[in-house]
Amino acid sequence: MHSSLFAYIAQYTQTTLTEEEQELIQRAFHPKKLRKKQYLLQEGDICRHMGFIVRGAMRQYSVDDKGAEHIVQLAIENWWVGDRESYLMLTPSLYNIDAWEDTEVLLIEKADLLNLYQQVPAMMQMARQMDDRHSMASQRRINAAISFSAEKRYAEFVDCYPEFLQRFPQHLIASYLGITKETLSRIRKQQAM
Amino acid sequence: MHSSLFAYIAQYTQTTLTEEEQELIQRAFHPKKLRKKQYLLQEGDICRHMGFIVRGAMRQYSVDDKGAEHIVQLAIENWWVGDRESYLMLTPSLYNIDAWEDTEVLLIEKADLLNLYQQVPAMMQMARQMDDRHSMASQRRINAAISFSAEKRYAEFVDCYPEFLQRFPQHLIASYLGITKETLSRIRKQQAM
DNA sequence: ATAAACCGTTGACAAATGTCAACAACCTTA
DNA sequence: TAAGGTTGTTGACATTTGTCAACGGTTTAT
Repeated sequence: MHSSLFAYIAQYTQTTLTEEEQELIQRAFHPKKLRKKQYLLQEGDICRHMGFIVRGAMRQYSVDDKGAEHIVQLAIENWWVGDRESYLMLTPSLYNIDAWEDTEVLLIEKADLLNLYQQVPAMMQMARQMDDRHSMASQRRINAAISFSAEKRYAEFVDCYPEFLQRFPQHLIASYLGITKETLSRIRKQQAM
Repeated sequence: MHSSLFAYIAQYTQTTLTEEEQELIQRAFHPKKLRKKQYLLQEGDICRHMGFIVRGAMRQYSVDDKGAEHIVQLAIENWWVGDRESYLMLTPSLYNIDAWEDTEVLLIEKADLLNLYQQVPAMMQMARQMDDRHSMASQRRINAAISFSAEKRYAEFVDCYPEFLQRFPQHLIASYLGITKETLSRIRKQQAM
């Protein structure tokens, strides 16, 4: 079950892991199976693990005063999930994370991850690159949010995450883009014509 | 001129820098004075430095097809500026960065920064914490963009960055929030009544 | 097998926000 | 000092987007 994680690390560090390193990693991560709709994190909880998705699909979202959900992140195989702010500051999370499909994740606790960084240099490299990619993606999303029309935001989304179109229904994608499902439906209709 | 940077590093690492470390840092950073409106980075350039603001105020923004500017980041003393994506990937930047007031920055090149990380452990710690803070702030801004009304986004901004209200005019703050200056003016009017 | 939930679409309408033009007050700067 | 830019405000109007209700087609659960 850990092999996709090993492949992921190798891909981002251009190195191969030794047997021993693989052992250490396997001991640090705990596999967990989630049924569709099962929570990994609920608003108010402290996020004590980061999760690597081996199989399945998940979403991270906030819920507003009116009970409406707003998708902060969508994630499938080879994506990481978790609320960084809660994880780093040990504060109650503002978000929910749950499984959109039946999902297998590898969970790691903060202390174990910090240990791994010391024991497996490739792990540290990988984390660094993950952070870089995350910060670049965040910057682009912020720029899109303040300067693109809904139509352009959707076009960019289709371009960047074509797999997501197959895995998540339109109303989740609409929410991710900050618009309603009706508006997305109309944008798609216009573009088809 | 570097003393505010030393203080900044000390604050984030809870350590004091040795004389030798201060020397190394001083050699790695290059002070630069910018006049109001002077560019530090222009769209299409590759961002080869990160900058630490010692005195002054700057902004980072994109320009859309119609020539309108959209503020991606505002920054004052003790803030870092630079386009991470261009800096990390060596790709042409999508953004402009310029001085809003006469400004003094300390610039550091990528290679020098990587060296410093090796030579001054506190520097690495600081960078790590900077990245963490950046990623938490980005997450919050994304969540605000997709789930808050303009009014609530402004309220949050006032709460988080009260100094910015004194340093930047309303039309820049409006742009940062993803709305027009007219809309912000009306929001403020309503709140005052 | 049946009921219930989910998904996407559409129409009518409401609300939020943008656009454009004008204005006054204030700075800059030549 | 005069001219020109900047800043913030307001009004009238246009556009975008949201809200609500309804519908048919699917999938899911019992």
